[in-house]
Amino acid sequence: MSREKVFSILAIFILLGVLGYEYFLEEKERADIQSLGVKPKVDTNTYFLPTSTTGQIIHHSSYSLSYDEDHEQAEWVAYELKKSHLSTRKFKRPYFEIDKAVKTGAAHWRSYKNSGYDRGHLCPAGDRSYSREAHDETFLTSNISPQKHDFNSGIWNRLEQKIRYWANKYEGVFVVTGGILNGEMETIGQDAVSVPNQFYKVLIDNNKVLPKMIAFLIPHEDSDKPLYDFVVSVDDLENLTGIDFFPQLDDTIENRLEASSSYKGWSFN
DNA sequence: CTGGGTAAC
DNA sequence: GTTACCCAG
Repeated sequence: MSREKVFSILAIFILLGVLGYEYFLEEKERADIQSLGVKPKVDTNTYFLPTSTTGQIIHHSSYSLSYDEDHEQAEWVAYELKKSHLSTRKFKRPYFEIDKAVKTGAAHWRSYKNSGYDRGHLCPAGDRSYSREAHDETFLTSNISPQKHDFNSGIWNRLEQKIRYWANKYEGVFVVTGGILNGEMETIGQDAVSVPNQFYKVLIDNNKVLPKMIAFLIPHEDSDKPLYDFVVSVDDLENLTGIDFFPQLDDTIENRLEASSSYKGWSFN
C-alpha cells in the first residue's frame, strides 16, 4: 500500500471521528435538555411575552406591546409569525391611528409628519398580511418608531425579509422588536417622540425539542454589511434594555440560550 | 417589500 | 378626513 493511500485512509477516519464526535455532542445536549423537561408548548402568542419595564402591556389581536410613555413608543412589540401567516396579499395602507388602548395617550402621527423620519413599523405590515384586520392593526402609532428611510428600507427591511424566510423554513418564529430607548436621543414632533440610536430584534424558534434563539442589535443607519455581523446575545440586549425576554423558559435552558451569540442553526443563505 | 408627498373632493 | 396618483430606497 502506498504511503499516499495510507494517509488518505487515515484522513478519512479522522474526519469521520470528528463528525461522529460532534454528532455525539449534539445528541448529548439534546438529551440533557429533554431530561430537564421542556415545558409543554402552549399558545406562544401569550407564552413568550417579555417583561415590561413600564408596566403598560397592551394586547392587540395580532400582536402585543409594552408602551413607554417617556419616549412615546413601544419598548417592545411581540408576535408570533407562523408559516401560515406568510402572505403576499397587498392591502392598501390605511392612515396611522392613535392606539386608544394606551392609557397614557399614544403619539399622534402628526408628530412624524415632516420630521424627516419614517413611521417605521415594529410589527411589519408585511408580517400581518394574512387578513385585512391584522394588516390594518399594525397601523397604530403604538407600533411605530421614527426611522431613517435609508435604514428602514435598507438593512432593517433586509432583516424583516430574512425573518419571513426563517418563518417559512422553520415553521414559524416568535419575534420581539423595539428601539433601544436609552441615552441621548433626538425627539420629534409635539409628542417629543424619541428617535432610538439602535434597534433590536430577538427571535425564538420553539418548534423543535431544542429551542433556538437569535438576537440582532443594529445601529440606526443603513449598512451593506451582512446581517450576521449584528448578532448579539440575548443577555447583551437584556442588560441594555432591562427587559427579560423569555422569562417563561426553564432557567437552565434560558441561561444557556441567552448567553450565546452564536447563530448556529439560523440559515443566512 | 419599506416608505414618502401632493392635489382634489 | 379620504381617495387617487406619483415618487424613491
